[in-house]
Amino acid sequence: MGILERKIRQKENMRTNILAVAMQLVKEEGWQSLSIRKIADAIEYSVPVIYDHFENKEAILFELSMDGFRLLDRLLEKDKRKYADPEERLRAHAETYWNFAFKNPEYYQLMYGLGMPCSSPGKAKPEFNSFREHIAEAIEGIVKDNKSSEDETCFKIYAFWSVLHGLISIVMMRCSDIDDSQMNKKVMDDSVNAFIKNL
Amino acid sequence: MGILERKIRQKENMRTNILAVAMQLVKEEGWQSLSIRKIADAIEYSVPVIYDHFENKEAILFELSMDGFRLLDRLLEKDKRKYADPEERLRAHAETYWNFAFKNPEYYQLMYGLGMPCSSPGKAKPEFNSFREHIAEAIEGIVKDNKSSEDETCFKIYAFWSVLHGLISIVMMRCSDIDDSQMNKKVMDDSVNAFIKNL
DNA sequence: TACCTTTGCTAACATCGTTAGGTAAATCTT
DNA sequence: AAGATTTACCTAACGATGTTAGCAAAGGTA
Repeated sequence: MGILERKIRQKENMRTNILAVAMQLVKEEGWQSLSIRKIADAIEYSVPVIYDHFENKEAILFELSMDGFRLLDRLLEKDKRKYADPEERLRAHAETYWNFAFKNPEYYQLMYGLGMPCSSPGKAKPEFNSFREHIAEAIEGIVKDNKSSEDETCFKIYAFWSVLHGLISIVMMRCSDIDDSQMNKKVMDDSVNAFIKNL
Repeated sequence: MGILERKIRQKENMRTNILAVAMQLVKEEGWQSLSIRKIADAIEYSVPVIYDHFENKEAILFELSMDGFRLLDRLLEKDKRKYADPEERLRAHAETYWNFAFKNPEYYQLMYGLGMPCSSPGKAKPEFNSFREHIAEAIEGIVKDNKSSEDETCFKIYAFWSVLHGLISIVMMRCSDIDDSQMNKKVMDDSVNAFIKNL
């Protein structure tokens, strides 16, 4: 009988609905004002129902951050299929990362704890922060003919990631006084160019 | 009569005491668990007294972040007096910035909104985020003989800041899998070297 | 002594995350 | 179909949060 299946389906529906509604609220009002009660209102159920599907609020944020990592990963995989040349691919990854951050600032903030009580850092990483692995692959592809040591290569990977993340953070948190997004992107392009030239 | 002076002095004392106690609590238990009531307990006054000295909690955090900026600024000024050569000075600034971040992670987190509801971003900047100006001076000193445009120089400044801030953020939020602090510092040194070579 | 300003407190409000405990409906068992 | 049981869901509370209204006492002024 399909009753059990229906129930499982309903339960899953509720779960994804909670996540969707939470994300919706976040996009409308920001992370700071997301509350369990608002989610409950939005899904038209009472508060405790949410705790049947998630252990606590942090678990919801965690799941949403995973969604963010998954989305980013999908985009990076697309780059990988599109660009065989490691240098082109690395440039594409940088562009993708940058665009992801500014098209989905809520995700980016949650994933890397920008301006909010961090939810994920130190937990979601190993399995889901695939950005490092993606750029690692590209960078290794570029330097494989050099005599660079393993350590040096590892350093380069973090250096590359750092420029991107640092610049995104500074811009996103309005620590920069450049408010022209074209300009900001040029800073990134410049840095990426300099970085690649120096590999 | 000195009564008024004494009162002003007492009022100021209370204010600085609140800030000191708040910072103390933060160092002991982290930003997340700082509350007005805990501050009130610690200064042995009732809660509303705090609101005689600060408009709200954010104002306290803001003031503390200013302390952070001031402390960092003092250290950078010391570099400036110590190193006349712009390249040496830039290296010193990088080292100072890095050390400041990891010796005072609470300040750094507050100043740049790492893993907490941001307090300052977009407000304290113009007057107090002097780091950009300090490295700007050093970088301009290095490139002044070149034919670099003003825009290019500006880009370099943000690029430099970005590597530092990005790497610090990644390490501080445990997004990196390098947990050897010597190693992390080497990544920074590498990046700084590459950056300077490319100026 | 009568008045007023300052100083500090108690007690409350609204909101938050979280949970205990109950009710009614849906399902399973016989 | 009727009774037993599990499930789905809700109301109401607990404790903690930031914040504020309103009062009492203390101290200076007239």
